[in-house]
Amino acid sequence: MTDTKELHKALIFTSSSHRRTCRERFRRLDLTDGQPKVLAVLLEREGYLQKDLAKKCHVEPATMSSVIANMERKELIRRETAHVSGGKRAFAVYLTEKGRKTAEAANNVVIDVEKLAFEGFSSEEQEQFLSMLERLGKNLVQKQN
Amino acid sequence: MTDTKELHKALIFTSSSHRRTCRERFRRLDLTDGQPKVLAVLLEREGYLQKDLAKKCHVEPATMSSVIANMERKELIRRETAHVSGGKRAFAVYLTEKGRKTAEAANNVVIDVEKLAFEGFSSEEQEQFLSMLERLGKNLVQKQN
DNA sequence: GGATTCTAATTAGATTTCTAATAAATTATA
DNA sequence: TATAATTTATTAGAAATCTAATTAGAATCC
Repeated sequence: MTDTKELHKALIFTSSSHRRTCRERFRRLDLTDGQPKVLAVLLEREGYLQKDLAKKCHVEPATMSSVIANMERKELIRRETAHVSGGKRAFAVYLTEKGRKTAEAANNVVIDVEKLAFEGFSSEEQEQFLSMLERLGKNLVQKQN
Repeated sequence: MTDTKELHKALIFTSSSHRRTCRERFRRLDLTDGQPKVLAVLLEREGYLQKDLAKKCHVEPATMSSVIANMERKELIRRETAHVSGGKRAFAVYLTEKGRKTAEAANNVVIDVEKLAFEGFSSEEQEQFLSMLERLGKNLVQKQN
């Protein structure tokens, strides 16, 4: 039987290694920790409200406020007043030209790091791992969707 | 073939879910994010220098300084001047009585969360997953030991 | 129309985290 | 012995993150 507490350790170890490796590379693009996630989400589809961006990025709306403010200052994104039915005082977020270019570069970083991470994994193992990682995540989620 | 970028997403998703679930429970023990790791390491063996604690917890020494300061203020740990051969101005860190009790409670939280996370996994799958998670972590580590 | 309510966003205050620079203490060297 | 070098810890400053409380619009209700 597997030792208990191993998961906790390994998850902290692996996710912190991952974060560190990414941070190093994102830094060359002048991106700090919270920003690449936002760019990636917006590259797939623009115009999200801040609250939905927050959900997509797995952070609180308050956190998103501050990340967004920094990104707006750096002209990676711009905001437009959104008139949502039922919702009020909402902002929709869009990429600037600079933001789009940076997002594409960041995307390449993600691809590179993924290659590095999966070195020595057969594609069967990769699929197995991903499926289990997602199952595990779902087991831990309560309310966010 | 597996979609690229899936790993990045899934790892962020799962590790943030894990962190959130743990945070919620650690909170009842009046522990904030950085503290449980330190308690867990010290429960296994006391007297680590701050720099070694940092390594064990996968954070920078400067980070450990501030976490340790908060924990000392809350009387979870105490520090003693250490005279290391070759090393200088080092502090060894120990649990207080309160710290030990809290560490044991935190340990139980970790065990509970692990059970929750692994729900629906056979013990074979658990082992497979852990082994792959560690391999992946090692692929991403550069210099830390 | 004005008060209430609802939702989105922000602010306040704390902790964790980083990097870079600095301080502190011990050992080595001249 | 005084200076230099080495190692550990801390401070400074920024960003990300949380929770709790507040502000800002928009819609509803009387």
